[in-house]
Amino acid sequence: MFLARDRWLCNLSTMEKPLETIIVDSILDAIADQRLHAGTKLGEQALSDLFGCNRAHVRRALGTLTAYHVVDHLPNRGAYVATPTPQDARDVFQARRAIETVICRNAVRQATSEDIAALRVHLAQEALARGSGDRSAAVRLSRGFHLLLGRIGRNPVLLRYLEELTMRSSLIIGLYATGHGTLCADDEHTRITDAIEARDMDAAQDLLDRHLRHIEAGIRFGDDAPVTGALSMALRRDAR
Amino acid sequence: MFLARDRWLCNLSTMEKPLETIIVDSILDAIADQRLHAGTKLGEQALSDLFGCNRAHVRRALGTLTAYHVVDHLPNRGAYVATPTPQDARDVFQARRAIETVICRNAVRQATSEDIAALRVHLAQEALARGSGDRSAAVRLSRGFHLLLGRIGRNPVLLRYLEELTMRSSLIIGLYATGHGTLCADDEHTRITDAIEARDMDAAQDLLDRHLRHIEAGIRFGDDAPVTGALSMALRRDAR
DNA sequence: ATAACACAGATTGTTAACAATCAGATAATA
DNA sequence: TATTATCTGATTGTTAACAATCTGTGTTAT
Repeated sequence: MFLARDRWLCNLSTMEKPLETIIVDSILDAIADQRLHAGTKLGEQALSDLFGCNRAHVRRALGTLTAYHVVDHLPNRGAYVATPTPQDARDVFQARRAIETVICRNAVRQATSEDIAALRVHLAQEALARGSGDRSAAVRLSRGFHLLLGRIGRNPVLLRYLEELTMRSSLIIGLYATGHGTLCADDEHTRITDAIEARDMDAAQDLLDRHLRHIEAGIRFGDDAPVTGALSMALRRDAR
Repeated sequence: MFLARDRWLCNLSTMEKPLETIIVDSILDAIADQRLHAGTKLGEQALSDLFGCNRAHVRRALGTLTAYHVVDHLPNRGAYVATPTPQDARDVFQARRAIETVICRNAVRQATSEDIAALRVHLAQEALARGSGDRSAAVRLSRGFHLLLGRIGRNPVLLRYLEELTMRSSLIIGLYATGHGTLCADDEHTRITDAIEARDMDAAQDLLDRHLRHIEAGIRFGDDAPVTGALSMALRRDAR
């Protein structure tokens, strides 16, 4: 029993992640960095070879990614990076507003000085990335800000939903972003942080709500037709 | 291609559910009906025998239930019906308020007359169950009301979260409910329906928020210590 | 020439056997 | 008697082989 505990601690110290987690996180990161774009096939054999592991592990990883609605699983035809429709995008952003406003209020209530400091550090990183014009880093760090806020809110249930929603948002932004409008969010993050530090709950909530609406407005979906998804599917095929 | 489409429609008509879904729904129903109580072990072999299927299917079903946070999966030790802590309960109900208030506003905006009629039918069923004193039916129908509202809201993202949260709520109520306070919610459902029919968005949202707070208040968690979980675990062992 | 058909390669889904791990019982020792 | 060590049965985790399905290509008939 003590032996088992020692081994567990040892595992923690050496950071031996379960294999499935590594696969999931790798794919998630690739999607967030927009190196994996919507519609690309995620073959089981290809992934097994890539990660040097059994196909069963890949299969489970794809299962959890499907549960996250980040990949679509077509029976007997394989797993593909999901291509959210404009309606999906609207639903996701409405859910984000519902969840993140509450997270924000929690954050105002519970943020410690260390939390504020962490936010400031993150803001500095964001400014750096924006200065160097690294788009994928900017997207990833932007997501990171919201996740950091979620952790400060200290509601694991809401945090888990936020993780999923921000992931899907990265996909959506990669599909539909107009180019500007998603990168100029830096000072909004700063103002939200200021409001949290000032313990102004209503201001923080309002700023976050506007921030999310702003991101959503920077996305071009005029109608409900998921033409883009079908097109990207076709392109993927033609490009072989 | 047309052949495949025909077969797909055929599958829809004959309602051939995938095996995994059957297992998941069965366990979920059993938990909602409180026939499976928190802490009971869900052995793979036992479930395979019960459903007359392969262990791999059971394994996947348990995987999705774990993703729902309805069962806890201990590596090399099996799957158990989750025992939510009081803090879990608070987090779940805060998430419900965040999500269901938005769902409610959507429902007020988009409810058709058929939707209202469906709500009325459901209310009648609830009244019937309350009259006959069938507790498990009451809990299930209460959940059904909220899910119906979620469907009327027409945001699949929020609906999916609601499904998970109401499921966890059933578990929580089964663990911590005081006996009364959870069953007297019938007229609150009626008043919410009235507000929706009257297209009074603010009133509906307010009534739903109070309703959820009322349910939460009917739960006895004084402190953060998850004694109940540990105790039920011990009881499970002693009872063999 | 076009459309339906059939075949081949590849990919996914399923199954059962094997390996590793854990809980409980028994025995040994202080 | 209480504690520790070991052993056994049972349960979970992993792997590879087998079966079913799909996509793309080539053929044939109209």
